[in-house]
Amino acid sequence: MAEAEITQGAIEAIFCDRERAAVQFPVPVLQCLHIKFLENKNPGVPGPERYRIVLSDIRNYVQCMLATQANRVVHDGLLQKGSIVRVKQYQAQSVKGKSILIILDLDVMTHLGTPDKIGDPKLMEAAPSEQQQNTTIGGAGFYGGAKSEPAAVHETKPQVQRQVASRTGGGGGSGGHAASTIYPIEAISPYANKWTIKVRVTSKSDIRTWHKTHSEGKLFSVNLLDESGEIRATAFNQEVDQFYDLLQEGSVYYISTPCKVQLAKKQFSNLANDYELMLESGTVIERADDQSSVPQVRFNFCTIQELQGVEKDATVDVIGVLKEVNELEQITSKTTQKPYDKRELTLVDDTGYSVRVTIWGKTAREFDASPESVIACKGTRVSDFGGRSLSLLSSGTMAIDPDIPEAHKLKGWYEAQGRNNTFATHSNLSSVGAATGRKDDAKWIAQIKNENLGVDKTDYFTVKGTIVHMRQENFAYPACPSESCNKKVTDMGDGTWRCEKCNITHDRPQYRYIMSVCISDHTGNVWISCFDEQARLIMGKTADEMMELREQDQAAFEAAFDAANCRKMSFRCRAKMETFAEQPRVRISVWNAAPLDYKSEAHRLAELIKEMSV
DNA sequence: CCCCCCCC
Repeated sequence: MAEAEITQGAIEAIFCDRERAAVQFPVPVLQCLHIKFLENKNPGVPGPERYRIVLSDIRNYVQCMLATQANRVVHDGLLQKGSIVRVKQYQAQSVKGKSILIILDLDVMTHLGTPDKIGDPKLMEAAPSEQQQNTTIGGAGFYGGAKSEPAAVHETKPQVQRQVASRTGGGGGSGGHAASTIYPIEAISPYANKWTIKVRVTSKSDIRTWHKTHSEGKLFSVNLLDESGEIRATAFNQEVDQFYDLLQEGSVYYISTPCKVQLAKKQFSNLANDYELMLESGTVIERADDQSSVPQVRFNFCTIQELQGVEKDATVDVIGVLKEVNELEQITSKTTQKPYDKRELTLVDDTGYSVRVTIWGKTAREFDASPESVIACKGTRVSDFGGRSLSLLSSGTMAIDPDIPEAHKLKGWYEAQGRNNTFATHSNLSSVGAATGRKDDAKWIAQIKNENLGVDKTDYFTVKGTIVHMRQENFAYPACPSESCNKKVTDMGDGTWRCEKCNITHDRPQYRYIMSVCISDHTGNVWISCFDEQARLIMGKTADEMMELREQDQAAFEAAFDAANCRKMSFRCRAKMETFAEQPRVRISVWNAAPLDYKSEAHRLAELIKEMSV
């Protein structure tokens, strides 16, 4: 009989007296009254699958979130409305006057069936102290109040006492964090003010420095994983010195407050967590003796076909069979001039689609998986190049033939039929774009403004237009002639030009273009900025030559501008928010410019027509 | 307090 199994009163105890709850109800048995799948709040950005459930102990019911690792009870069809469950691990939270239980582990007592709602349970109100806090005006009392801290995770599994080396005493010791106080990453929020997590460092960045007008410093960040979720942690300046060597990629640590928890900025976050950690000098980090109990990696795959609906610049995990491996190549970054090693992979999956994945640096150099291996990539950035393509971020990871169900399934599919399939690419679809909402990045000029390119993030696009005007004032600046310096030099007034960066004076500068060009198409006009390489291509002369003309032959100087005017070209552009005179505005820089190739343009149009008429 | 993740 189900009713007899249910631990009546457990819910109130969990929220009002957790010590009593632990003793009296070590494993609460509750009835599931409701299961709701939560829609992804960010369409186009894959997030973890989420379920909200309502659990009752006959006297009370409470809203619960299923931690993602507990989703299996839904997937397996075990958890249904009416089911009786044993809650093996949970986290009680009281947030904004509401009681919420995060369910980290549960069993469905299937032998008890799915009876109708038992009794007439009442909503579990927030604990009295919570209600009181929430009547205070403003957030300070809420954030600062010790009572608003959620109860520690309740683990019903037997725990082995762990040996902890004392960081200060240097010797060994026992104790430290009782295992029962370990929080799941998923329960961390600004509302929790005292916690310890047990996490694996799944990736660690290099130390980076920044120099801006108002600040400079250094930082590094790590991605942390436990069975409940992931979170990024960043250390700045002195905390870099304190923690960089201690935190090793792949190792497991206890990390304890004090530690700042703040909202992760969505546009930069590549992990499925609303929050991120900022390590403080007081943050306690200890390597765990037990390195094996925390998972190694956590994937949230989307299929290759689904990439079509994923927005550009989202971060996703993919898994596929390795169809092609290219040779190692080198490229030079256009922004930093730094060289990068890269390698292109082509992955296919059982949706019938293929996608190109670029891997970088060491991962690219040391890549030696054989074709037809299964490759799982965690943390790839979605680009719209070629319809859809992927680039493995430096914070991402790659696993070859991982021992996970998705990999075995793909292997089986590939052996049975996939090997002989042909695969669709996203570029086939996207080129039809003009009529159907194009996915490629060719834009009319009006679209640049209408689509707010560059406003929220940096956008790249190609625009074809006719040059209608070139600004003659300040078309060039005197640059340092040193190899790849290009910084503006100062006229010292004695015939020499000084470069502050190189700390050298030169006899003459090398002029470089920074030319504003107005281009036009049938939808409008826009000003774009051309730098030296592109402007040289447009003008057919170097900036030095133009400076000389200006000095010696004003008519010839103007004629050179006239000659370049009215050319029709294709411009590869970057639109980015920049600040001029404290006014933010979108600046469009030309990355590449090329005269229109009428033959290939005509060919492209013919292909488009052909695809539309299929 | 960063927020770059590169190239076609």
